[in-house]
Amino acid sequence: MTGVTEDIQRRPPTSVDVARAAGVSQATVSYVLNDNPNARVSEKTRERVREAAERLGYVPHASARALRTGHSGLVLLPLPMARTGRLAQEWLDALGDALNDAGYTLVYYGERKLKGIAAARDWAALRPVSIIVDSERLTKASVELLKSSGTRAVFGIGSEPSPLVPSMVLDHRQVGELAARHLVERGCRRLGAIVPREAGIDVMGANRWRGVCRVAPDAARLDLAFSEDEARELVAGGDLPDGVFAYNDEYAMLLISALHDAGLRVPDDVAVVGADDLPIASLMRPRLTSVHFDPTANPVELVTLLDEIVRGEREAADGTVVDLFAPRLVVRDSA
Amino acid sequence: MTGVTEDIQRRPPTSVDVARAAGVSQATVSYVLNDNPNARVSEKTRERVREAAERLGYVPHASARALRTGHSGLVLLPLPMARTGRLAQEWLDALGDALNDAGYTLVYYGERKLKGIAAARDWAALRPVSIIVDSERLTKASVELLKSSGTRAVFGIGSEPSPLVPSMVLDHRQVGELAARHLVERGCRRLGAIVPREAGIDVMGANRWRGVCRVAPDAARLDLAFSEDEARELVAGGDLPDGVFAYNDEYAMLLISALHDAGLRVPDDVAVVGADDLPIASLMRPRLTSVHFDPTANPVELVTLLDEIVRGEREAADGTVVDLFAPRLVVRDSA
DNA sequence: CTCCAACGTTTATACGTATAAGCACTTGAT
DNA sequence: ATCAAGTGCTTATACGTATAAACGTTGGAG
Repeated sequence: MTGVTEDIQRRPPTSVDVARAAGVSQATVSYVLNDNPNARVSEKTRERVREAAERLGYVPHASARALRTGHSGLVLLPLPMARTGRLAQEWLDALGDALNDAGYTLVYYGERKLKGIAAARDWAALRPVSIIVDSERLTKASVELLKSSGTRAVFGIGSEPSPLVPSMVLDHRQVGELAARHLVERGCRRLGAIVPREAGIDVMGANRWRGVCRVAPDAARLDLAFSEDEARELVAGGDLPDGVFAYNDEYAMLLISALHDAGLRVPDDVAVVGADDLPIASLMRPRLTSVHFDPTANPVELVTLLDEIVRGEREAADGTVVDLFAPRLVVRDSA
Repeated sequence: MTGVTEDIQRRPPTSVDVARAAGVSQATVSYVLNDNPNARVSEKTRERVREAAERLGYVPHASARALRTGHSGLVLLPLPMARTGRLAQEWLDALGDALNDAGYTLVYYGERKLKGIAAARDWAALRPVSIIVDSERLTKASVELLKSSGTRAVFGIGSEPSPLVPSMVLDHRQVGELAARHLVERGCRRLGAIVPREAGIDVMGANRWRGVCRVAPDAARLDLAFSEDEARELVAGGDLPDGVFAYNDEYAMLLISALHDAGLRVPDDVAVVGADDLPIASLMRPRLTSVHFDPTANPVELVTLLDEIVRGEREAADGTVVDLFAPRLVVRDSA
């Protein structure tokens, strides 16, 4: 109705559009906007290009760039959001910031259904430059697939170091060991450790229990779901150890509440140690003794390592292990 | 040293490689692997292509595909991991699954430094097909930029409906209102609400307080950092309301612990209501009355909506509001 | 025997970018 | 004046994919 130019498809402006607007070639636009040090462009032209890009609202097309350069600059983190604890999340956010500063982009890629090699294929499709993933999800075949599809740095993350790739580790046995040693020093005769029945955390629970066993080989394994009924039953069953590592602070609270209801005193009858050192730990009565986690791996240093591997300046040995958190006991009143 | 074929660059196989291996053209490979219904390929050839792709470990190049088709199939979620609560995270994971089923890919894009239009540019570079982002981060200019760069469905998420785009909302005033109404019905004369001083959640705190004010216009605003010292001071200051909405369960525990230390009884002297209904709520003594959140927005339905908007089958009115969670009071002993 | 339609496949092209290579022109040294 | 060495740009190309269009065969109808 109005004009002829109206019906022009309004698609996002490309570097060609910017070039046309600035009266230069597309190559010049690319040189200027990427500050390519090998290119020689006069300051006057640079200004014209930048102005045109700004005016048109030019945004480079990440896919096109990735296709051309061969890598996407993406660091993939295929973890479900809900599973990781708050501490780990804050650490991961810090990692994301550090990666940003180094020119990478951390992508939490929240996909869970695909298993084994199919999952690896899915990750590889994005041509990430690096990937940080649960050690258990990595097989020899999937690592090979990733590497051959251009992923330079594959990291595992989990309780155990991976034999396949460098890995970031939190050894849960140490956690149990730390708690158990304190309980023994405190004078406890029989130890026990709660192992949660909830899927997802049961593995960590079992590892922490094994750590307790390293100190007290005859420690009791107390399998428990997070429910008041089960806790009551456990306490009513009698024959309870006089020192219990309760897996974490929430389970500790569950246990202590059941003990109180049964008329038992903490720590006199049963000493209890939690883990995570949540803000509520020092609010409980008795105040909860808990395993605190100090982040040890500096995200910035980790990014440096990653960057070196990506650039090929360093070949990471498969056995490289980065400790994520150092467990430390905070002694209060419950044990 | 050994052979001549050794030094061939081992780059990820492309559809051309698959074509060569199967003795067909690259186009045929594309037709087969994408099950393109407009193409006619004999079953025998299909089989050959699939076999070759499998054997070579072919993985399609997402960037190349995105460049060709014009969209990446990505749904961007630029949220820091640490900020959202566990409930929200589980919901978001469910959303991710639903999106997967519909052929999209949810990407938690954890970048925080960029502000305003610069952030929008950063998002747009990935050419996402849709984006779900804090309502406060969206300006008129950034929405325009996103849309003009090909993002079909822009959603806001937050406490308030966005005037610019359809939004997913959890109205925190309702939360405060719900708690306050219960306290009043219970017989409390003077109400108060804790507003956390921690950055990031202070806004939600203020909104919940406003909700309390809708029921009790003269309600006291109790600004509080999460520290036992501050809580003690607050209680020692005297002149405390006889009914307090404590923002959430953790703050409730902080407050109750301070009240106990000061010799005050809950709920007789001061009634306390929490929120989030954490597992520990029913373990506290007295058992904590808390606002529970029921997820109301079905992720599958939301994905359907998103898909329709993306396909252009439906134009979402800017005012469209999707309620995320319905608050509901769980009455126990603390109020 | 011819012509047409259906079938199965190939050829050609474009998406937006980065960069190697080339080209015209200027400058200073010889 | 001549050449070498810059300087400031442009031209050309490739990355890997999806798909429109073209193409050669085959079978059957006329």
